[in-house]
Amino acid sequence: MTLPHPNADQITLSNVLAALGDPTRLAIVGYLARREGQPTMCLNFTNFGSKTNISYHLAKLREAGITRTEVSGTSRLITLRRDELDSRFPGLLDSIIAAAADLPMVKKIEEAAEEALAQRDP
Amino acid sequence: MTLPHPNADQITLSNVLAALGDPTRLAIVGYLARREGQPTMCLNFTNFGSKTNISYHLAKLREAGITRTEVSGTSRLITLRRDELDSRFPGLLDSIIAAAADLPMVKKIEEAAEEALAQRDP
DNA sequence: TCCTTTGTTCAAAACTTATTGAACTATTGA
DNA sequence: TCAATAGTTCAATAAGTTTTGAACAAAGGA
Repeated sequence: MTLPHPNADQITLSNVLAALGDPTRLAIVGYLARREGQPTMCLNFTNFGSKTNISYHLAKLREAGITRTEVSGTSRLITLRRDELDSRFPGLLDSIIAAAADLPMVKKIEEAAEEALAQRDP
Repeated sequence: MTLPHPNADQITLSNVLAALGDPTRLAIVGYLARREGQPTMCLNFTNFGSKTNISYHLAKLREAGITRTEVSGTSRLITLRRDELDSRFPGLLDSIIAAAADLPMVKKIEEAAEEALAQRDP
């Protein structure tokens, strides 16, 4: 089972910007960037928002071509499509990530993620 | 009479991206960028969309801090706030403009603008 | 096998954005 | 002063987005 992703040439600037125009998704991308490409589970976000809503936003990011979601057992592993985005729109993601890095919401996700991961194995 | 603009430190990444996430506004910015900082009137856009709608989109760009609108007689002169945006979000606008430069909608605006300006003085 | 974990899908509600036309304002030029 | 020009504001509508809970699915472990 594999989820649908646009390929690099199907990614449009408009879709990317619209996806990142939402504060929640921008913070998710900021959080993913801080994790330096380590695959991240949806679980990391569950103390941050409702399961359904996180699923919705992650789907938007995937459909815009910003993230890649791989199925791994019952989990999904999410990574930023940095290289692909960088060759399609040079400099764009770098500048966004640099500016998004210290958004308060990113900090919130980090804290929520620690909590969620701690809760899992008590 | 002068219109309200956010000052540089009030401009947020989220607002900028949300404003540029709309294809019409992205094309307007692409068009403004091609004009290399020459002030541009709303009139340039009138054959492209309805007056009301253009006014709406230009207000969104102004409120997001992307453009500056100066009143000059009965006209408004619109310019990109390139320097300010560049110091606030280094590299962001450059990468967006580079990618937006050859959007089909930018061409449409250019054609519509030529028409509109020709119609004005027959 | 059955239960738990990890997420998705669906339908509904709440909210926001985009688009339109009619009425308006302010400035300029005759 | 009067009319024309350039654009805004308002109210209404159409269209799209976000959020929620309930029900579902698929994999893994006891």
